[in-house]
Amino acid sequence: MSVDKQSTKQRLLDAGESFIIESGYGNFSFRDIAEEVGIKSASVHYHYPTKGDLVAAVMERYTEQFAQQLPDPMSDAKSAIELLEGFIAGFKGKIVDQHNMSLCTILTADKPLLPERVATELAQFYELLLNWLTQVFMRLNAVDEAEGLLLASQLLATLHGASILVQGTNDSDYFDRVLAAWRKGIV
Amino acid sequence: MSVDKQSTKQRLLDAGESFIIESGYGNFSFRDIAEEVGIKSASVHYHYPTKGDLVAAVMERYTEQFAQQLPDPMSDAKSAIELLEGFIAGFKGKIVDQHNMSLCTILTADKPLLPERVATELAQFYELLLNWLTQVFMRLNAVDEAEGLLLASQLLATLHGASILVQGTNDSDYFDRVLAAWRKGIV
DNA sequence: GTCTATAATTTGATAGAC
DNA sequence: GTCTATCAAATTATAGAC
Repeated sequence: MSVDKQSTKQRLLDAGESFIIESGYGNFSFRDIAEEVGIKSASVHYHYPTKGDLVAAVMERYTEQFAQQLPDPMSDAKSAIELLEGFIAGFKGKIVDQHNMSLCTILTADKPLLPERVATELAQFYELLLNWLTQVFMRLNAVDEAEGLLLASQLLATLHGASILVQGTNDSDYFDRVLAAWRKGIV
Repeated sequence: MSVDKQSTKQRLLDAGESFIIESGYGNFSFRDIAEEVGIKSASVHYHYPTKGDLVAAVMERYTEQFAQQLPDPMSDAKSAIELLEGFIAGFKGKIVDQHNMSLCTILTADKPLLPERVATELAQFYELLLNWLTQVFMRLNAVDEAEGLLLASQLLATLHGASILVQGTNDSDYFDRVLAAWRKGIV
């Protein structure tokens, strides 16, 4: 009934996610996190003993939230093309509107620094996205799974690559340019 | 006549480039660089007073070398399609064979940390690649510059995105999957 | 759960001898 | 050009009081 006050753990994960997106895995400290949340760094260690524990929890929550928010690819009221455009729009929101890169893009670039279990969670996140997109493409084009995976891989690469072009050139127009060219290929 | 011994500066740039690719901008130290080259960190500061100076020099050399190695897009003995496949093969060599991400992908992910002048050099590097690819696509498809830029943007995004999928999933097969789907669109 | 205090290490950078 | 020596600051992490 009452609006729950966010737990300290939730706020630590929020802060951690923001800092990773802005600075990568290796470029923020427990003090940065603590300051953002309004406690001391020793208290952060109480909730997440090591930095690896914190980032693993961030990635875990991110995957769960993403999975929950994806519609069923086969039985949704939306058409396959609407599902794809929804996925693309969600990505564009982060990249262009929020001027961010996605959490998984940043963590992938930092992969050699990641604790093993975070790298594993990252790979599982990509599998989740690719499975979902594969099913949507199978439905869209009535193709088999191998062909659906090709198309899924290309779209996911296109989106991640678009975010790199936007960030690297500092010109957000590249997002629509990249997707316009992609759309000509699939229509 | 004799083989020149590599200057200390050259070797510092080599080490810097390797460390950036492996660890990003913020996750290696002057001591790491010094150890790799076999001198002390104070001596690194003699050549490059600050870390920004070092990374700017790495990026500058990278852009120069890349520019020098690109064939003339219009008057080369190779066909447009051969030029594209050469470009793709060069990228694949880094990503798949050397199990690396490209220097510019990593620096783009770290962009909020970069000194202003490094971010500027990074943007110029992307412009260089996009200009070259645009000319090749104009030649390939006899399209105007705007259309050539669309195709150039898509290929560059596809390649960068493919490198992220390969690194993130730890499965290098994704490189060929992504490019197979891309080729179906342009042939 | 949060704090103060602190240990042990690493960082970017400088001064000055050779 | 390279070294030794050093600094001030920041880092991850822990111990123990409240």
